[in-house]
Amino acid sequence: MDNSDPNPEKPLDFIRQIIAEDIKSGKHSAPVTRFPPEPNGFLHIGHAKSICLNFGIAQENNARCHLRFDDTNPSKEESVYVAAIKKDVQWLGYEWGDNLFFASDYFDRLYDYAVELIRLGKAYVCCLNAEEVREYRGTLTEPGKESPYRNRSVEENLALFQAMKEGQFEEGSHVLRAKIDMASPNLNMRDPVVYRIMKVSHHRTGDKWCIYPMYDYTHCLSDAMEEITHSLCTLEFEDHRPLYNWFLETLHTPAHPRQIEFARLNLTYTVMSKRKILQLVTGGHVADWDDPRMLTISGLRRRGYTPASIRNFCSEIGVGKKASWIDMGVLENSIRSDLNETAPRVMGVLDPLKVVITNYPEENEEEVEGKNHPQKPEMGTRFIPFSREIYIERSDFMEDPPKKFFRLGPGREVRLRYAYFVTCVSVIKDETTGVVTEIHCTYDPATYGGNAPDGRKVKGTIHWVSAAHGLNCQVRLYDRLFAVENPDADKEVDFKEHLNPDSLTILKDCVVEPSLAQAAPGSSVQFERQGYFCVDVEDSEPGHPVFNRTVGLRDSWAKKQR
RNA sequence: UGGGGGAUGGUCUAACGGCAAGACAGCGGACUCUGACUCCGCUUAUCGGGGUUCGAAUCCCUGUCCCCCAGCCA
Repeated sequence: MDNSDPNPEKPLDFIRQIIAEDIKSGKHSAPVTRFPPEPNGFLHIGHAKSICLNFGIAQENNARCHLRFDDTNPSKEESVYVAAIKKDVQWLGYEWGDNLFFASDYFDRLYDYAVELIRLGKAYVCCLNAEEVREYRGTLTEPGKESPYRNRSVEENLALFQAMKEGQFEEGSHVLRAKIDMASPNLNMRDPVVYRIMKVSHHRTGDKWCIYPMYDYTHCLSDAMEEITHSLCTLEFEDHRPLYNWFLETLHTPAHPRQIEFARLNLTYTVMSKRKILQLVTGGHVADWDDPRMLTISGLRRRGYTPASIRNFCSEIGVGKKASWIDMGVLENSIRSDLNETAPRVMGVLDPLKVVITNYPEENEEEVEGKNHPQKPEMGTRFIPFSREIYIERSDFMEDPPKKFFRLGPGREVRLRYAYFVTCVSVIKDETTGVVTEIHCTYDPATYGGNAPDGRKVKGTIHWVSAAHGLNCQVRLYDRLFAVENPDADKEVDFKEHLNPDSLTILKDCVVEPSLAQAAPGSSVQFERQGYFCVDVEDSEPGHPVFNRTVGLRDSWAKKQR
């Protein structure tokens, strides 16, 4: 991929400033970052922000960024997620090279460090159960109480910890805790749990272990072992930083990475927590993790978003410390501007209305030449079949149009894009329902190609597809998954209550230019005057593409109508 | 109510003691064989109160509001 900063003029965010200072001062010769997902679900747009930050910093500095799976809780983690996450990071355009790690790779060393902690008198095996631990922890305003097991001897702790490891105890009966300060105003420092017993198979270590280290303990040590310089995480870990530092200082690790926190991404009209996304999948509210309505990386990919558009979006929104809400429109804008540059233009009719050109010879057919991109002649042209019967968009005809309607209506003349001027001469309706079923037009043969030799102008140009040559296909229109800006806002109402019932519209009778029969799965086109669509990778068959609408074109006419 | 953070137009980000800037959205216009794109113009902001200073979004004091934390999740 293109390694250059997409926005060289953009001022440095506060994290990049810190890194630049650390390089300038000689503290580090180069930054080393890491992206540390837990393999318990698919990556989403919020992760993309972190990926672009961590891998972006590495790229800009010709340095490395590690991909590290934070797999310390086997009850939630699966290999299938590891594979999906790797695919998504790569698809976004980033490479970790040799720097692929798993926290589970460190289980032995982590165990040794825990033994060290015990020897230092800084950790103890606690026999309080989970509920008791909670009670002893105190509250936000009251200090906690020390565990009765807090002052066991080093020898006893060593023996007990080994017995934990050997599986001699039941889940929940014992934990290893750091001995810090039960009166600390920071709850994370009130003797946090370091190891817990879990008799669960791990997706990589199998049944080797029945005790697993906690995040706070694992993360800082993993960072240190990998010699990460800047450990970037989201704001909710600010309170954990003292603990992060405590472990590193207490254990005298060879490196002491600096944790820096930034604001996580919030987007309107969606939910961002993995827990909730999982509910949408398991509850059948969406087809799967890669449902095009989902803001997972895989969903965005299937929807037709490009890696560049996501990277640009992440660059656009910046990195700061204030909890912010980005409007969904910003994301949509980023894919529109990318596809505007690259997507070939074609004509496709989503809601067909038949037009018979009565003065066009029945046996005739011909081809007209269309540009694949109006501003990029290098993208070439194509020939589009034209004949006596065509389809136009139903919304491009009105029997009784308002003043500013530039499209087809009785007696009105419009241009069929790249073809001819046509004038509506009559309207055929279903006698019982009154619905327009067909319209009859005449064409002006002199306007072949779309220009009138007499210089007369038409206000409207509409798209069309020859009825005899068009390719029938399915098109799926996607709208926002939620009907409200913040589905999480109301604590009393489940977020799923706010699902948008019209988030998916399947159109089965669409007809598109025959050239699209060969469109490659995953490729994007612009249906002129409609929007950007991609060929679905799952449901398309050779010769029978299925299109997903990535995003509509801006539509100032529709806006005016409201 | 303890601790940790944060407050700049509708939204996001910049300005690091010296003309409050950019993007998105919105509004108006130009152009147009896409009511697209592009271009031009416009509206809208430093949380409040004090202080330091020739000069404050920036430094100090004070108040207010918002977010996070009481998993053997990450």
